[in-house]
Parts: sequence; structure tokens; C-alpha cells
Amino acid sequence: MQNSAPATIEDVARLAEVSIATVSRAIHTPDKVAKSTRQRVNQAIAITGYTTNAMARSLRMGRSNMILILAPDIGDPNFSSTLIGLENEARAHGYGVLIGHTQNDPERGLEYLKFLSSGQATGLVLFTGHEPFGHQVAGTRLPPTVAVFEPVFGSKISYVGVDDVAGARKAAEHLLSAGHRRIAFIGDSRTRLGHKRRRQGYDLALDAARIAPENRIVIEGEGTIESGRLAVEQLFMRDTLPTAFMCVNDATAIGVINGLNARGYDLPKDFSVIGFDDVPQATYLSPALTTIRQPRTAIGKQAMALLLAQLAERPTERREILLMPDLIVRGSVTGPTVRR
Amino acid sequence: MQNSAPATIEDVARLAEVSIATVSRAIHTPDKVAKSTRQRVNQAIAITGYTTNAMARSLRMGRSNMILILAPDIGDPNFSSTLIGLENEARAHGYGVLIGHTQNDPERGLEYLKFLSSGQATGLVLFTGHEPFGHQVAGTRLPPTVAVFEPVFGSKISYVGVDDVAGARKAAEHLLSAGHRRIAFIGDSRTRLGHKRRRQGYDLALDAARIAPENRIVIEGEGTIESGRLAVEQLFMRDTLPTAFMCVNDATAIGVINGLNARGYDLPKDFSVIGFDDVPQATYLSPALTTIRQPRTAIGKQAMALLLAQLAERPTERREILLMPDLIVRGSVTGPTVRR
DNA sequence: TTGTACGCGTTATCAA
DNA sequence: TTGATAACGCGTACAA
Repeated sequence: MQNSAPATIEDVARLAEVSIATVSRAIHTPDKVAKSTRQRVNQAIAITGYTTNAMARSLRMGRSNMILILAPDIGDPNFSSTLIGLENEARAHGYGVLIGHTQNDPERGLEYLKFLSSGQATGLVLFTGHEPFGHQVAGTRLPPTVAVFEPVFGSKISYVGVDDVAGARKAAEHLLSAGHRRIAFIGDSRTRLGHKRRRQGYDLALDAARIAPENRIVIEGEGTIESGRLAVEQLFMRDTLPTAFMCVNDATAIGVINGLNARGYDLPKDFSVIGFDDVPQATYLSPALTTIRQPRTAIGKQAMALLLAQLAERPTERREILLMPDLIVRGSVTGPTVRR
Repeated sequence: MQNSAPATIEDVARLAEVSIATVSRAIHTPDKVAKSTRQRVNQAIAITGYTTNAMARSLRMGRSNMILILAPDIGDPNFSSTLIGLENEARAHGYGVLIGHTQNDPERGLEYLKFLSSGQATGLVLFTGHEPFGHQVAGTRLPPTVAVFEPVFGSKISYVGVDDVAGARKAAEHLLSAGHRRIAFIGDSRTRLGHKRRRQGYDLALDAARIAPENRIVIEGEGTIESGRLAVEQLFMRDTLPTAFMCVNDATAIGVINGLNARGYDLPKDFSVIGFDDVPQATYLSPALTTIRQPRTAIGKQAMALLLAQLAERPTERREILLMPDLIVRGSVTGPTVRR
């Protein structure tokens, strides 16, 4: 027997024969209400199926218990498992999460900004690598925020992510220790901070191995499958072939493998390829991709923990938490082949 | 010069020297307010940077302009492009969308249900194939809802999706016309309606080609990569090999290709494989996967249009809109090989 | 221990 | 054409 309109606190109060104030107290500070009253209230809640109206509550309190997650591309294979870490940690502390998909569209950014400033979300997680577009224009102050997956360029927003330099260094060292001396780095970038750091790791490893700069091959790329294919074509045009490809991420590696296959090469015999990220597809490539695994769920968990801490007591200093990634050895790396 | 607290309608009213009622009117029914007054109000809005507080608005109106999208798995490659269709159509009509990730967890379902009944979202899009868990328990009435991607079993919720029967039939006919007579169907299901329909399409095509039932091979599977690999193993154990694999979806096809590759077969020479969905990775497999393409963005667009129509005038009858998918020919299908 | 009454920011009704 | 004011559902001083 349920009404069409959802039960309000008043319905409960009437049924329990108390005032709405008592109902509210019975819910939020149970020890401040007599045991017998509390029981009557709880019964009434059960009967009516009462659920506190989150909107009214947030309006009154000036804050909600929702966290907004802003992502430019939900299809990114790195996104979903990071999200799980974020969600689980939030739930464990009584917060819910909502996902906003910006598609890198400034207008959408603005829209979600309004959502925030209406108080419909209390905290913000950024996958975007930059503040929401229109943020400065709108002149709004951002709520407690943490960035994930890509640090926010030129800002004091805290960041939780993988240690790109160390991970990339591991990758390069793996190639080096397999005997490679001509290693190409595919996917260099001037704008993406994370990719820049991976390039640093590459250089660090090659420095340590005393590989002369003129024996390093660096190709730019935006980190997409297409950019990987393109890089292969560029290399073949220049006719400066490496024995191994170190890719800025797995998407690039997939493109490289693809391009190499298309040219009829037999991997990993002819060339070695290593990636970064360990996306789900990496296992199903042929050869299966040797790569650096991002601890995505752990990153999500830590990021949310940091955000909730900020929510509790607003600190000023920016924090950067870097998690160490692991090398995952599969089939795409072997010793170098001497080509004639 | 901006305040810390966001401007309210009262700030605007004070600055424009009118009442808050007039401000509200100037915004929503501009023709009902004198031109000069309207201009003063607009100026004041610009100066204060006023943005209407969505929460207060929704509380008063009893409805918001947000649509909640419930998905069990955001990582599903079918999800993101469907989402884009949904988002664009919603935006075009002044609605915003929020994504809820259930991970098939009943508790999470309940949580989002509360979100809905608080009026924080007005409409619902279901990717889940079932009503939110706990729906019956909570005894809540669902808002206007439409299902996408997977029809909701045993319910009168409208559905927009691909024509599975017709698509599967196209796939089977493609195999047939390439000369195959022993075609295995991988991924049969008793519970998933969409997969059942694909199986129907397979049977229809084979009926028409007068392939006797004893020459049909049907393997169950849950539509995952792993289930595809498993199916291959089963077939080899039984020693009843087909010349072609028709897979219930691309994930299964990837597993099948993988299993076949692992056994050292040369595709598509030794076996043909066809998928269903056309996920982004399909192009990058070797061989590139011939498959049936779901018009995902169009599905999203149509689904949202249907939902918004329901929002405008609540109809009773259930509708099912089926979009026709296309055959995408790539490299994974050739004529059958005679095996000794 | 409990109840009364105000305010959160809007929109809508009713007078003026 | 405009303004006062009542609701929307809730939390919490303050009073009892």
C-alpha cells in the first residue's frame, strides 16, 4: 500500500505522533531521543518507506554528499577501473559519485560547473588534465578537487597517479637488458605532462646505459592507435629503423604492432615492442603486449581518500601521490635481430 | 570582484531595485516584464554572475532537468558511443545527463534509486537489461524510463536498440554465401534477450539455406572474451569442427580468434570468424574482424528522443524501436577450407 | 526529552 | 507591469 507521492518527514512524524524535529533527530542523533520514541519513529519510517529528500537536505545544509567525476572520454580503457577504486572508497565513507562526460567541450564543462556551484556536488575529481573549461570565465571557485591520471597543468590541484618517470625507466631498462641498443620512443609530447615524464624516464635509462643521443630515435605522437601506425610509417620513410619500440602508452603500441604487421613483419622476432598502461586488450594482441601496469584501482582509491580528507579539513598545500607501476612481461619483447 | 558565496536571486533583485519575483519573471517569461526593467535585471545578472540554483529550483518545481543513465559496466566498448548520442540529444533539449555506475551491485542500484526519488533526476535510461535492483523492494515508482542496448526482461519499459534478428541473419548469410555449410554459433544464452535474438537470426538463415539441424553447432557463452576462448577449447575436445564461427558479439569473436591463434592456426585461411557490434578494437585484430555494426550513436539519439517525448506527455504503451545494423566486411571471412 | 519556528533559493499565485 | 507571500522538504537554534 504505497502512495504515489514519496513520503516526507512530515508523514513519518504524523504516523509516529511526534514532531518533525524529533524524526530528524531520531535519524541523525539517535542518542538524543528517548528509546521508545526512537522505536516508534523507526517503525513509521519502515511503514511509509520514507527516504530523506537529498535535494531539500542539501539545500538546507549548503552541501551534498555527492562527488562529481569529470572525464573527457569515458571510453578510455584506463577510466573504468580507476573509477571503481574511486567509487568504492567514496561509498565506504557515505559519499556517492556521479560521472560527467565533457567530451572536451567547453560548454559541457560550464554546465557541470553550474551543477557544482548549485551545491549538487561537494567534491570534484578531474580526469581531464585541466580545470573545467570556462572555469576562469565563470569566476567560480572550485570545490575541493583532486586530479587523477593526468596532473593539472599549472595549478595547485593535488594529484594522484602513477610514477611515470620510474615506470618508463623500467620499460626502457627491460629493453636494454634484452640487448637492445637502438630503441625508439614513440609518442613524445610537449603538452601532456604525463607523457613528458615518460620521455624523461626513457632518457634517464638510456643515459645510464651510455647510449649516445644520436642513437636515440624520438617520434612525436598524441598517444592514439593511429599515431602509432603513423610513427611506423615515418620511421620507414626515414629508413632509420630501431630494433625496439618503446611506446608512450598501450594505444600507441597497438598502432605500432598493427603497422608492423601490415608491413609483413613477424613479431617479436623482427622487432620488440613495449607499452605503458596495461589496458585490457593488451593480453589479446599477438604478440601479447609486454607493458607497464598502472595500478588503476589503487590510484582511484587513494585519490578519493585524499579528496575526502580535503573535504574534512581544507588544507592549502598541494600534494602529489605517485604510485609505483609494475613491469608485466608478456610476449612482445625479445632480443634484437641483426638486420642486413 | 566576486563574492565567495554564489549570488542569489535576491542579490540580483537588490541591485536591479526590483523584487525577486520580477527577476524570476525576467528570466522565464521575459515578455511579461517591461523592457526597461528587463534590461536592468539583465545587467544585474551579468554583474553578479548570477546562476539559478538548480537545487532550489528543482525542490520547488518537484522535478529537475537531469537524466540519469544507469550502466552496469562503463568499460563496455559499446557504452561510450551510445552515450554520446544520448548526451547530444539531451543537450539539444535543455537537459543534462548524469551517469550512474552500478557494477551490478544491488546496493548501488538502491542508492541511485534514492537519487531519483529525491527528484534529482527526472528521467532514466537503462543499460542494465533489468530494472534497478531493489526497485520492487523499495516500492518506488520509476520515472519515465527507456532501455537501451538490452531490452528489459518482462517489463513495459520502452526499448531502443539494434535489430538483433536481422543483424544476425545478415551475418549468417554472409558466411553462407562465402560457401560455409558448417557454421558454429558461439554465445548462446537463455537469459540475455538480445543474445537469444541473435541466435534466432542464425537459425532463420540456416533454415532458409536448408542446413539440417544436426549440422548446426551451438555453444553457450556469456559473451566475454574468455567465453570465446573456452568455446574453441570445447569444440576441439569434441572434435566437431566448423569451418566458420559466428559469434554472438565481438568480445566473443576476439576470444575465438585468440584461441585459434594460440593453437597455431592461420586465419582466415583455416577458419572464418564473424562478430557482432563492431567495437573499436575490431579493426586492429589480425585478421581485422568482419562484423555487424551497431548504429550506437543513432540508438542513443533515438532513445533520448523517446524519453523526452515520454517526459512531455506520459503515454502508456510500450514502444520498441529497432535500428537496422550494417555488415562491415573486413578480413576475417573467406571461403571454407577442406580439412582432411 | 521534545516541539516551534525560521531559513536555504526558487517558482507560482494572488493582489495591487 | 509589479510586489508580497506561500510553498517545496529539511535541519537546527531556541524555547519549553
